[in-house]
Amino acid sequence: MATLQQIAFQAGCSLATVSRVLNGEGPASDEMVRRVRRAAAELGYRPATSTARGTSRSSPVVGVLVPSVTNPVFAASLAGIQHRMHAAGHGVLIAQSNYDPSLEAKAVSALLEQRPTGLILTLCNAQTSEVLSAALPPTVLLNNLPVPRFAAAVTVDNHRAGREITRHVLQSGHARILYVSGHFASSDRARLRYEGYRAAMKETGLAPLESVEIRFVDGYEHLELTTAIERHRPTAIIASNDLLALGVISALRREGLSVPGDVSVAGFDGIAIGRLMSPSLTTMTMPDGDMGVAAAAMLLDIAENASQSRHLRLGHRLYVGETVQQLR
Amino acid sequence: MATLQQIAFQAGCSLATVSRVLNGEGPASDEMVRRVRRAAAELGYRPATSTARGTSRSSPVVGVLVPSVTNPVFAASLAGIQHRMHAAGHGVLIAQSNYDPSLEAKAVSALLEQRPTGLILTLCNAQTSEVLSAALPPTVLLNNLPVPRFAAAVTVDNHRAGREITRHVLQSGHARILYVSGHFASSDRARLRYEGYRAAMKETGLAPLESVEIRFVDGYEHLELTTAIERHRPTAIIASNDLLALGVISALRREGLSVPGDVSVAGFDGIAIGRLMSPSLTTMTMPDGDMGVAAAAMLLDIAENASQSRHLRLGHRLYVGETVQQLR
DNA sequence: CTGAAAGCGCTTACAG
DNA sequence: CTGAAAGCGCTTACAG
Repeated sequence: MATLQQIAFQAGCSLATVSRVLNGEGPASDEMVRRVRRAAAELGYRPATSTARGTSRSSPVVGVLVPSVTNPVFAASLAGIQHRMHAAGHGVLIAQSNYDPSLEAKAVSALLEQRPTGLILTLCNAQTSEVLSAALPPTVLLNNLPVPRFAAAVTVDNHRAGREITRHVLQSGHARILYVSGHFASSDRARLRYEGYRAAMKETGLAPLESVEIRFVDGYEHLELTTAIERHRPTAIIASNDLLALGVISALRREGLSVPGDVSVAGFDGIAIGRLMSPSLTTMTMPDGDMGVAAAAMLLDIAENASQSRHLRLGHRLYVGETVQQLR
Repeated sequence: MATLQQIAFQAGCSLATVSRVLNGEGPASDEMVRRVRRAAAELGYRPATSTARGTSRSSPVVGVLVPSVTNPVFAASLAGIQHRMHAAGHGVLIAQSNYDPSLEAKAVSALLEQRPTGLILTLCNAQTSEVLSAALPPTVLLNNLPVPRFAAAVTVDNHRAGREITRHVLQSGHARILYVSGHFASSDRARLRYEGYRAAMKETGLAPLESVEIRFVDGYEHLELTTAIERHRPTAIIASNDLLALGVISALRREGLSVPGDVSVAGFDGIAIGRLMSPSLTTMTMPDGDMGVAAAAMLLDIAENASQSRHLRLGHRLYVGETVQQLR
């Protein structure tokens, strides 16, 4: 890596002059400017961050870990974080875990190398996360329940959301309700929603079915439901998120089943496309963008004002679309 | 901001000891470790990046600007960039322009404050972009055609894609084809695709219609098409992207029109949901993820090997779905 | 307009 | 185990 000293040598001047030219400060002859710029370019100079007098340290960044930016849910949160952090003059650094706990730990290490002011993390599983316990900067969990190591969190009540949407489906007259889910190991949200489903089934005196876990492979395009459908003959399916619900609907159609004529489908998240499509998707809408904003605000508050860590829970809301049919 | 010196004072030891404790290097008594950690926590210490001996400078980052992370197209590119850059040991810093040229300039400035090794930019308009011309690090345009200031670019041939999908719709027997678009000012992709539409119409001896520009306001959920439909009575609509196409389909249904029974619809991008929905969306599929990977690889090549800037054009592909009806 | 030099916050041999 | 001191790459008064 080239240093100011080397450029100075190449340009035949002093280190101080190089510094001034490159920062566009202080006076410099046109001739000098040309020679210095040229030498810097030739040597491929990239400045190292200086700690010298007066220099305000390079502006602060926060690190954000999400499972996948291509999931609209996390994209929406990310947009919220971005928005709030920019307003506060912070940059936003992102990393993805791809729903893989070991990638997750690596991604956080990479984030840490940038010495962020703080972190906002959506972990596969906050309890068991391998994210190294060494000195972490202030951290807020997003979408994970708080744990002793990470006491600050912004969440929704996924258990209750699961209970409520199951109740909605039950009240529409369904009884054979199947829960189709992403892998629990990589999403405690999916697991909590499933627990909510179980609770609602039990309180109605019905035996909850085992969940069908679907591996996320680059999307849910070729989801296979034949076995599960033949075995359980569900009249309704609750998917652990909207993207998966779309995959389920598509798979049902490939089986020759209509939605909601033959099978009803409901999801979670409230992605925009669910409302645009026809029939529109019944879902539990989550305030993804607001959660991002809230997590960012909380992180700033903790980092700048040394506030206490706390757990903020935002509200969800049922969106009644057209994919759940009223039976009887 | 607390310094090592201040912590040393508070902990009653030397600066050297504090450094060793905080970095977990060298020996230190348990007692010392406790006192130093405590002092560091109390003062809210955050390390400044050091340039001292041996210390490798904090690992490199690149800056990425996209119009919006919530658009699946850019999310896919971003995932590709992320993937490639992580493999190269680079962090990825993101910013959004929200399709606003003046926000764009600010977002790039913010990115620059982090002293990135390079930039990958998707600009509203590369020709007129207000991104300050001051010393930029190596830069690759993504989705914008190269211009003198930015000679490196990864694109698809949007003009040709526009021509080809229009030809496809024409060959299905349509003649009154309307082009519905996002704002041209914020997307030269939309404009180029429209030019392609015009070319295809003209080569068939038809008069192209004026495009209907739709403002992007937090999604395309309440898109208004009544006037345009009454005026032009199109049998087919080409939307400048898939997200917009979904909005168009939804708007047509609100008008009581069926797709593709009454009006055919086609889009651009090939988002996953287009293939999941029913009827599935006819579209020009763009290699968004690959474009991100390619842009990242090109940037690394330019930054590390001082390679020449160049223009890489990846291929698109027609996806024949069910939203374009064969007439006659 | 230019350079010698002090100083920034940090790390790390080298003594003790 | 701990500290005094040299040095990292950089910036910026201060002289000339």
